[in-house]
Amino acid sequence: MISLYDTARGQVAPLKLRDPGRVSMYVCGPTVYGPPHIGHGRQTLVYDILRRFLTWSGLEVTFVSNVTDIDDKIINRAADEDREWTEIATKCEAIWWKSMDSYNVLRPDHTPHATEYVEEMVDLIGALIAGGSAYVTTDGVYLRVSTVPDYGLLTNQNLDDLLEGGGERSLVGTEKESPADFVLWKFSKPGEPAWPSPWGEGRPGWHTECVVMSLDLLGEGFDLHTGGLDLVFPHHENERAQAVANGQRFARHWMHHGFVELEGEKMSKSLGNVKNLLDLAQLYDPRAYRLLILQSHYRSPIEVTDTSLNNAVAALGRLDSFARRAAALATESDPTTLSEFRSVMENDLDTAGAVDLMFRKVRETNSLLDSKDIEAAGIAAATALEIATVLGLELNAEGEVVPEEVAALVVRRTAARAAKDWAEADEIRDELTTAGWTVEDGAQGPVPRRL
RNA sequence: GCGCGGAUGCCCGAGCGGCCUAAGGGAGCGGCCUGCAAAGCCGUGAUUCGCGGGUUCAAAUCCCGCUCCGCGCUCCA
Repeated sequence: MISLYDTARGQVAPLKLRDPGRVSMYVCGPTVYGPPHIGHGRQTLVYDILRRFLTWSGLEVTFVSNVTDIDDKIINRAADEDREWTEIATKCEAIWWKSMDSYNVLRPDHTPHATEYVEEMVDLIGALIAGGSAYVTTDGVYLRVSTVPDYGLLTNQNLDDLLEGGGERSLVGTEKESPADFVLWKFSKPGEPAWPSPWGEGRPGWHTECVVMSLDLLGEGFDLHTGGLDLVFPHHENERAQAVANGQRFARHWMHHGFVELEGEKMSKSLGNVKNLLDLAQLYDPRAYRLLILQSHYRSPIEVTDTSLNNAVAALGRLDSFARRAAALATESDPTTLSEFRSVMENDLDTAGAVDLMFRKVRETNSLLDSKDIEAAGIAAATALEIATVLGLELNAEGEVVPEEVAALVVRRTAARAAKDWAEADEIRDELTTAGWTVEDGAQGPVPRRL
């Protein structure tokens, strides 16, 4: 079984499943008020890789990722642009999924929306009030954090430490009993979206939706709750607080991934301020970002720069040309390497180690091919290909679509070469270069490739 | 202030007590192949892992101190 760093315990621990053979995981999804940024990209890629791996290793995975479609940020943007908040949410969500598709991120099994769960949230809030863990003020309903005995578990701090913090706490909710208490239900101001509740019309606070939805779709004591490091506090802590206050068993295991850094000058200059995933996919092969993420550990910070992306693009070129050579060799994978791959991945999702293994098999294939050991090459190739697939890297074994002019030039060059007219052949190659193409003279004849 | 995590070759980035005279990718250099290239292959590159102590037969890996850096304690993947 895989071991992962558990934020609650502060150490790497085996993932103990509630139901053997089945994994239930919840990934905090996007608030749909703008285009997805590269941080969202890392998030979805990391958990996509985990999910693919778990599935490959024989587990039945239920993957839930929510969409926060009602939130202050959505309301604010709608107001700024004089549009309907629902329009913002709907459009941004469509863009989100489109972007996910371009990065080859598998769709979740369930994508609950906050607006679909308002009634259930109201029920939970009611129960919390009844149990003495929540109270009503003039602007909303708050959770009384002091009723949660181990509040601060995920940050490894107690309530007093948290209260002494240097952060600026929001002034909203000055009627709160304690600065640490957080809002479960916000009463709406005129013109704002509103749902009915026993305490007054309003909308749910952000931390409530994930508790209700995860518990509803995955049940109490589900296996894995994930998200970015920035969600540890307050979001995840507050989700947990509600479940605990309500006497419910929450996630058994907490997994958080590190940040993407792009503050460096490198980024802003050479990437032209690329911050969102849409732009990144325009400028680079989207697989490059996946490879980049794969090559570092999910908990380490990664700096996304023009250089690192270009490195990945070059590595991808190597993988694609491998895939082309390997296309005709399909055989069976080598079980030894595969089990090595498995144990590497089970070690706190060591994707870098997995990529390592994959590249070694790539080199092995090429090497065996050079020495004409086709059978062994086939096994090595199949192994590398299988690893790539599990990691969600789709290699391109197809040749490119060659425009007629380019094809014609290649034909002319082949003729010149046959006549040993090297000057002519090289001149044609220069013409190809100008047209953005190159030609590789392989054993099976010339292969045109885009530069 | 409290808490969490970093510092590894030209760049990115693994490793977490002996298999490390430190993976893998990118870039460079030398060679093979090629008419010349490209692709591919082979070789080459840190005697050293932020600094200073310590533990150990053995440390990049553990402990103590220090210096820088990132992050959280407020909305955020």
